[in-house]
Amino acid sequence: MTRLSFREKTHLAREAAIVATVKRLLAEKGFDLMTVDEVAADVGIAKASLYKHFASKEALAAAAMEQTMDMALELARNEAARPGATAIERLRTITRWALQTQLAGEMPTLPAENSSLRNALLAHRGYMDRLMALSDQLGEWIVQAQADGALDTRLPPEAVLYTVFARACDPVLGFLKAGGRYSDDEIIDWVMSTCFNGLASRS
Amino acid sequence: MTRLSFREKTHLAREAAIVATVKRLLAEKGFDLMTVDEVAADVGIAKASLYKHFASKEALAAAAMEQTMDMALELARNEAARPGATAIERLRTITRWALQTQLAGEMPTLPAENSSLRNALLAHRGYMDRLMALSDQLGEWIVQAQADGALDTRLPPEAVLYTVFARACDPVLGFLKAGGRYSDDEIIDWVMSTCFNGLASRS
DNA sequence: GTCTATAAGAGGATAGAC
DNA sequence: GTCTATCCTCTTATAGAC
Repeated sequence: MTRLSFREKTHLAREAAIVATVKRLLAEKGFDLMTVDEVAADVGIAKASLYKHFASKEALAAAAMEQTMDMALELARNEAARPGATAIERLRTITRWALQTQLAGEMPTLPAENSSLRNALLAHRGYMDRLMALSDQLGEWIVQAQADGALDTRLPPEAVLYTVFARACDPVLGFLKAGGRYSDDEIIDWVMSTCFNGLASRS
Repeated sequence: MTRLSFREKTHLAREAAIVATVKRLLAEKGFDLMTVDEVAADVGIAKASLYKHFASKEALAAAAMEQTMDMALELARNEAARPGATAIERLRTITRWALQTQLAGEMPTLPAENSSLRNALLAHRGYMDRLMALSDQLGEWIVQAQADGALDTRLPPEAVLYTVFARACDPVLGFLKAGGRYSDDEIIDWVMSTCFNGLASRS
């Protein structure tokens, strides 16, 4: 552990504050509707100062996405090390975490195809590397869960992987929360159920 | 049927061409990334002329969404009139149509919470009325399908409704299509399966 | 109703002093 | 590294001639 000077510590603290704000704003309004002015105002610094830390709006978003990926990767490593858990249980744990994070307003954004952020992120090595690493880990569990007979073997692993990723930005959570009649736990249980068990009854 | 003058017919034809372009562009890039210049250029008229037909970019998008809603409503009416079909079969038919439409690049847009289009549409009576009508019809089928024991009765009908709507803008379709290894029919079958049967195997 | 030209404003990014 | 002030581009929308 390198010792940091006071200057370095405040620098890192400021960057952490910026990233935290960006994550929240991305979750709230998405990349296109989030403005750099807004980020600067929220953090409480001038816009020009913001640009000393991050080269562009895209870099700002990429930092937020990288941090979220790091959280997912850490959770995945913990799951992988947890003894006695089955592959589908590990998949369910990660999925539930993603739903909780989104419902808490801390899941940066939608990886939708037509998102301008998506194109920006494709150029960011740090984000892409993390995405690949997470995909590899989830892919392993998916194949294992299919071998265990726990996941539908007629689905290509790719389809399962994309479905899990897509649930992290599923608008259903927001719709149900907007109604205001249900608790977060209920909402998450229902979406987990539709994801893994489907809408149709299991008789 | 009122007879239309030549002038009126060309007027309507032009508006139809505009709406068709808007639907395609909304599907391609979303509301924020679609520009009015682009729409005008694609239709082949000047932007000022476009504004003689539609008062704003929001009105443009609303017209596209209304037309899509009309298509869904017509399909729903046909389904309701189809004898011998069960409620869950009707739900599956509508869902499959939505997936096909999205995969064909003709599903205007994402009703995501943080979409700026969403806020714009809330003010458009024509769109909201159609949305309500469609929701009512689907809601009836959902309640019936639960009574039939075909849909999971532990899910509130609302959750099922939102899930069906959300599938119409599910990024999974685009992800799988981008891979290029699967046919549209395969992709739709898999997403239909994950939607109604879930990821877990049914033993 | 169609066009050209332009207003009006938002928002990303930077210059230059401190 | 932080600030104020400004630049510049893109985009929505409109003015005004025909």
